[in-house]
Amino acid sequence: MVSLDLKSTPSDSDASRETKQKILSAAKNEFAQYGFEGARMQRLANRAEVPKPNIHYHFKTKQQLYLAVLEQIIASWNQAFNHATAESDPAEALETFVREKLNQARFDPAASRLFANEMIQGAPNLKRYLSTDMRPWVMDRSHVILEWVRAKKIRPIDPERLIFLVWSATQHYADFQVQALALLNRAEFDDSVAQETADFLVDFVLRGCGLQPKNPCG
Amino acid sequence: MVSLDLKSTPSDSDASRETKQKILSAAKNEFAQYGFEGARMQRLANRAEVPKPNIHYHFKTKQQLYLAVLEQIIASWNQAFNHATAESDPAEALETFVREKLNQARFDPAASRLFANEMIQGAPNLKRYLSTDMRPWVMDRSHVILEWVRAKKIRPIDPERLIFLVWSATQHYADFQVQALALLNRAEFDDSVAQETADFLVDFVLRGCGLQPKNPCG
DNA sequence: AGTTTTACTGACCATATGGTCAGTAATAGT
DNA sequence: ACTATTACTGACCATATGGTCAGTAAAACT
Repeated sequence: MVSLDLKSTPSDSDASRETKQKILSAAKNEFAQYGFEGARMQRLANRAEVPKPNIHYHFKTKQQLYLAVLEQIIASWNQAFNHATAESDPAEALETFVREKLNQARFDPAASRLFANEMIQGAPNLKRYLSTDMRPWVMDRSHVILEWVRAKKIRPIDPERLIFLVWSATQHYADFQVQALALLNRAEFDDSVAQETADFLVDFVLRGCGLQPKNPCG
Repeated sequence: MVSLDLKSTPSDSDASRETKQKILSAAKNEFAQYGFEGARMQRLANRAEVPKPNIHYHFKTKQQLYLAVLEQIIASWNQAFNHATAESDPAEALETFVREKLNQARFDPAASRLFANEMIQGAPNLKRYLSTDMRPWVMDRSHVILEWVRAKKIRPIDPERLIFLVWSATQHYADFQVQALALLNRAEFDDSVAQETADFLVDFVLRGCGLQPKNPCG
């Protein structure tokens, strides 16, 4: 197995990094389900299948572990939503964004839920991130949308609210998966549910932006 | 002759009921912010400004208190969203629903957040409610929307997904108030933010349903 | 090989937690 | 006024909690 040296702390061995990752993954799920205060180190250790002190060997405190998880989530999101440019076709770009975001919600709901928990508590650990990282990202995306408006590619629309709407509608499927499935009367978030959801949202968003959906179908 | 009996337990005095309500209100906020496991009885007691044992006098356990809070929230929601009928004007009815829901999110965000927390944990206490109370409500609302479709008042649309979209988009403003304000670059959820949000959402939803918004204002 | 550093662990600790209990204050009933 | 019931509370308890520590196992280095 080749080591790619993705880590900032090069002192870790492969084995150590594996354990660390197991802990981070278990932590993501534990924190996502119970929030920071509700999370239990012992339960987390059980999930990770390591003795509790081993966690404290790799991460000094609960708080530090929590921050490490948050950091990892944000890093992965930062890469995922930066495709569209002012030259892109709005319909296509919006569709990509909706489907991408929905996939995130579907395949990593824990990340989304952890984020939600942090927000509900007033973002005590993310306040800085919201203004230093996320806000610029939103401004950048907003700029693209505004260019579309200026070029008359879409109707005049508040870009930040559009982003926020798509964000909320997609994220909701991760955070409220139980509710979604109960109300849609489905057993699980499988391919068909995912695709119907994506199609519906894409269609709805495009219409909201005054664009004709590709498949009028009716 | 029987006098009005609004209470389920008639044995409570006025003073007792007042204390009970103070506790319930504090509990709603505590549970909303920290979730069931993260909530602390002592912190909750401080919020309610009563000694901790007094809580246990009125509510036997943390779990029972939590359920009492949930019950109260659901009861208040059950009354709030049942206005529209098949004969209503869709545009008007949808607008009312969006604005009503947004007001709930704005003036009682704790209720919304508590609900979100419960969902994120997999709705351990609400699974029954989701199928016994909420599902029928959704079906009833869906029926109204389907009648609109049949009468060609709105374009063909999946009613459950429409409900879910409005639900998520509005609820998000309660659950993610910090994020919303950070991204919109506003200091607080005041009248102007609320109205702009409502206007945007109403407009967007109506377009999504293929209806012309009242104020094109372009 | 031996030695040093890193990775891990069972046993333990101080404190915080949900909850109890014996007793007091307040109200209601007579 | 006396009694009974309800409302409340300071002190306390068993247990769970985040975290430590002394020691062991396993690599890494020489």
